[in-house]
Amino acid sequence: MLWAGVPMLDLNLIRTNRPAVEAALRKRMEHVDLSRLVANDAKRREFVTSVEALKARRNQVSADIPVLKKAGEDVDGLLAEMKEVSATIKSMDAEIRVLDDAIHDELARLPNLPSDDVPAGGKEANEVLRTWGDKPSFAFEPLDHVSLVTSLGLVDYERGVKMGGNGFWLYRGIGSRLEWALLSYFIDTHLADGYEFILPPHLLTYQCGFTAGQFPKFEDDVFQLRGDDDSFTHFILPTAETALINFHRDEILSEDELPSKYFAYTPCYRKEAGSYRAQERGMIRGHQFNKVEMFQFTTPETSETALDELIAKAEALVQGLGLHYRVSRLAAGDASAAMAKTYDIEVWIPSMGEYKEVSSASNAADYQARRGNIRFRRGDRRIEYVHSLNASGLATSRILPAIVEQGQQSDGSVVLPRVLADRLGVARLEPGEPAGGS
RNA sequence: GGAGAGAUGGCCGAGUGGCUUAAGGCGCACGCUUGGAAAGCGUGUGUGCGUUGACGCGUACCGAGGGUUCGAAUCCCUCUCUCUCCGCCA
Repeated sequence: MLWAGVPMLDLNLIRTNRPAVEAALRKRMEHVDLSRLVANDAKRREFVTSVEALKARRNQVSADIPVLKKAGEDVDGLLAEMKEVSATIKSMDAEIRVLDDAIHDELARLPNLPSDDVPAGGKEANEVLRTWGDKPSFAFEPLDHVSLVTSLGLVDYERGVKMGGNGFWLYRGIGSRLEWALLSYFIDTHLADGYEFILPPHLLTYQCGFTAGQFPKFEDDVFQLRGDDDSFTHFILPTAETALINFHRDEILSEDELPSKYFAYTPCYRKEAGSYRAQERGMIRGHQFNKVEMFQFTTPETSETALDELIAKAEALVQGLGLHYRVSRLAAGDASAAMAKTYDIEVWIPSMGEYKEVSSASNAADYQARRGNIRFRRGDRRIEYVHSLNASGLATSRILPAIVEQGQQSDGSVVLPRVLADRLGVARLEPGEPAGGS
């Protein structure tokens, strides 16, 4: 549609509070200059006002012409004038179109405004808010998860690489069942909390990536499918969030439908180009991993509470596995560009001596809603953008290493958390077991 | 992959160049009526953009994009999507 601005940040906010917007953006990016955007917007509004006056004139004359003709009056002069007016309208519309595109492109590349309580800066400015549990101490030399899952027959790295190349692994036997048990533990928990279970397409259109805030800036981070003429057809989802945000795209919800809560299970596919594979052995960072993702659409005034709910749910899942972890509030520059605020849950990986992310809970505020045109109607009929939130609940690929590393015993066996032991009917995994698993 | 039929407002559905500021119906909202309800009657009922202190006014939108015209839902071109049937395949 020609005039649909599709603002990513509220253009009106930029117009009226430009210094505040620029200050907020500076928390996550070095160079902020909205002057061209503001100038283009002013020019566009000026053009629109005058071209619409011309259109009003044209409409009026067009209505008059048949009447005048009927009355036998001469309309040749009017016809000539209108021919010129129409030509002017056409060229002005074209100019406005150019301005629209420029405004749209610039707006589409701006990241979200970080919340007030989000610290400025990059990774180094993240704030640890709390830790849960204790680092396990071992009276023996602990093994890393690569050795453990291999000797326990859970994961086969060599054959995974044989099939998918570097960055892939496969689960086998009891390992597959363990992975499945983890996922079903997550799924059952979300069902009990009243979230609707979605199994979305894994191949998504470009628009889906745009709405999520993934495109246009991060097109190269995902696997793309291309047609015979090399044109973009689909991308493979890097997270179910990319699908779920599009569930209500281009819809106007009623206020009593909010909050709407969903979760999905999908594998996630990421290029992870230029990542530090060397320091992250095993399944810490691969091209494919399993994840259950939670998602909410809320009213603006309830999204903060919803974020608290999501992070609490994700923490409860980790606690249910008895794993030591910490929660951080990410600095503006370390969070995804689409997010106003992000909490990370990081689980302790003894062999690395590091905490690694297993869940990221974020409030996008109205950023994704604007990109996807997702709105709701208030009781008084006013229409506003919804807020959207997402949180992993959880990704398994770092949970499994944490389970085996934190639960390992001196004899190389691993004591399973209760929720998994109950599901598998096995309390402890022993090395050297045949990998059949039934 | 082959053939055919479509795309109009929340829904159904008219509409082949100006009397359509999209008929009519359904739904919905409000009002009248009623002891209460139903029926009936009346009024209203989309989204974006621009403008305005506000009421409002203007403008665009009939799948998308372009063209013809003083004027397009309507005529022309291109594309997309949906449905039906056939074939093939999980």
